[in-house]
Amino acid sequence: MQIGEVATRTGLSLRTIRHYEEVGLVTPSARSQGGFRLYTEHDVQRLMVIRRMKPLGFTLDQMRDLLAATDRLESGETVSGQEHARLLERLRGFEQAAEERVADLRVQLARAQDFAASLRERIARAADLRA
Amino acid sequence: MQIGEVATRTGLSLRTIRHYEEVGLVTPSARSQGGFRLYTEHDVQRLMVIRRMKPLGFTLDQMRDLLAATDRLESGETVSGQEHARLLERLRGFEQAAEERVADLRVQLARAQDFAASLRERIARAADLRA
DNA sequence: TTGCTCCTCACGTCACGTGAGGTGGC
DNA sequence: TTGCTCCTCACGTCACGTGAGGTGGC
Repeated sequence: MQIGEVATRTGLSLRTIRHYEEVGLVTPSARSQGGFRLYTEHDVQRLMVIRRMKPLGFTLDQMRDLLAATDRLESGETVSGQEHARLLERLRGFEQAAEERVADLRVQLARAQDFAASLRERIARAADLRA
Repeated sequence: MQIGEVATRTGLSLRTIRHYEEVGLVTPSARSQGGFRLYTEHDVQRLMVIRRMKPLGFTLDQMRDLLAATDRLESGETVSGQEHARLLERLRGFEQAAEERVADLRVQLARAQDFAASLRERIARAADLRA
């Protein structure tokens, strides 16, 4: 799959996808002879995960860490008990942060609705004043 | 009121408040002899409005335009019928955009919750595997 | 050969963050 | 005089946007 199709499927811009590669978030599984980036279904899934994470306000670096941890845990390779515990701890940290950010998003949403409502009111009043 | 108190009351950073002044969003009503910025209650209210607008993703320039329009409409000064209509049209545009962005925020929130849930699941499964 | 898709620089932008070095005011 | 608050540059940062100039592949 070329980058254009990936872009339409994920809703991300070409530049964004390339940027994610620049910072080591998602590297295309292959390149064509001419140097075109080639993505697999798995790559697209990874981009979708990132897209879901975006509203949580994590930095790209944090996302890289998180993806590295889940990749490691689900790689099927044997992981020492100590490393497993370390990875789990890390994920729990992210999970906590995610919950907090979700709560935060709710506040933002409420604020935005608040603002939209007050804007509607102002418009109605201003229109009234003329009627 | 000095900038520090304004910062704690609005939850904005000193730099952010100064930045809003740089771009012409909120200018302190006065300065002390020594050059300290002095804000009135009205200034603080304006900053709160901006804070409520932030999650809507408007640029600072757009916010300036919006505030200018509402200020003009609610200034008490006589405004020609034509200008009044123009201002109202402008506000309606912002209102539309705001509604769209609220809908958008809901999608983002859903996505974020989605992600948090899948993260919880991954953790549970990873912990299970070891148990 | 023509188009459309893709490539790599590399500078620009938006909304601030972060010092550096200096001064105001109770 | 001592602290704490504030001041103005001015460069840095994060996540991309936006050309410029060039090439791949059906």
